[in-house]
Amino acid sequence: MASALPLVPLDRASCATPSADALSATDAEPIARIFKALGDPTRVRLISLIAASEDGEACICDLTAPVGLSQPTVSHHMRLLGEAGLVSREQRGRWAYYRVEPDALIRAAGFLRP
Amino acid sequence: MASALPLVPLDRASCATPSADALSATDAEPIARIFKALGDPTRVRLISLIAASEDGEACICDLTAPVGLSQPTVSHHMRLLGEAGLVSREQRGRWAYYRVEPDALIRAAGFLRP
DNA sequence: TCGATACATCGACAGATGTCAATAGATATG
DNA sequence: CATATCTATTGACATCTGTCGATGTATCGA
Repeated sequence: MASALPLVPLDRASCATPSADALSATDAEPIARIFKALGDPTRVRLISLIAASEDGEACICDLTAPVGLSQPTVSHHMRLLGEAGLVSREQRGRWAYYRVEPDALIRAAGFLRP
Repeated sequence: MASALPLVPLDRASCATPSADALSATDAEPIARIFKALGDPTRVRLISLIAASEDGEACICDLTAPVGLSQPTVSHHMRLLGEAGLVSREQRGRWAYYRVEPDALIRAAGFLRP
């Protein structure tokens, strides 16, 4: 299938070519992109902050102080998270509200166990 | 607890300080380090190749051809995966056999759902 | 012992990444 | 309209990262 990291080798009878069930370069790239977005401490904290916030959403101005970084930097990180599909963005008035996309996290977790 | 990305806000009665359950910078770093190791297509493929191999282990020479990279580069990636705790290394004769550490992957998945 | 094999390390290099200050765009408020 | 506020974009910079060739180290076989 090669849709997930095959933690447990799939049951195959007398496979000729080894690594037949391993991920192709094409399949590995979107998976790596998601983990790459999660591969920065600041972004991990941002996701955590949003998920732990009162209504499950947060605007940039709520996030800058907790992570101790400039507003452009936080905005930059949120864009990366958005491009990875890990958060969604909704503009309401002057504020941009970000929410965690639970499905994306669950999907990412699915790559780690068969 | 702040031991996982709090996908679902923890049940807390009238929390004064917002983001009390969010991850601290110290807690976020080791988590990000694991995802960072998974954030490269080549490393995703290497893990996949090892897990899909016959005996659940592979040496460097088994991996260079499938990923199409030089031996030093593959060795470099394997070191990063090892430092992240995602694979283990065992020297047997001239060969270095790498195995996926399932617990590490499961633990990583645990960070993604509460 | 000598050569071959498997792997790691080193040095180098282009490109990506995280960060900020400055600026621009959009929206609410007076 | 004018001003303040919130966010995104731009440009710049130091650092990190992925990659390779060359070299070093250890082990096996003849």
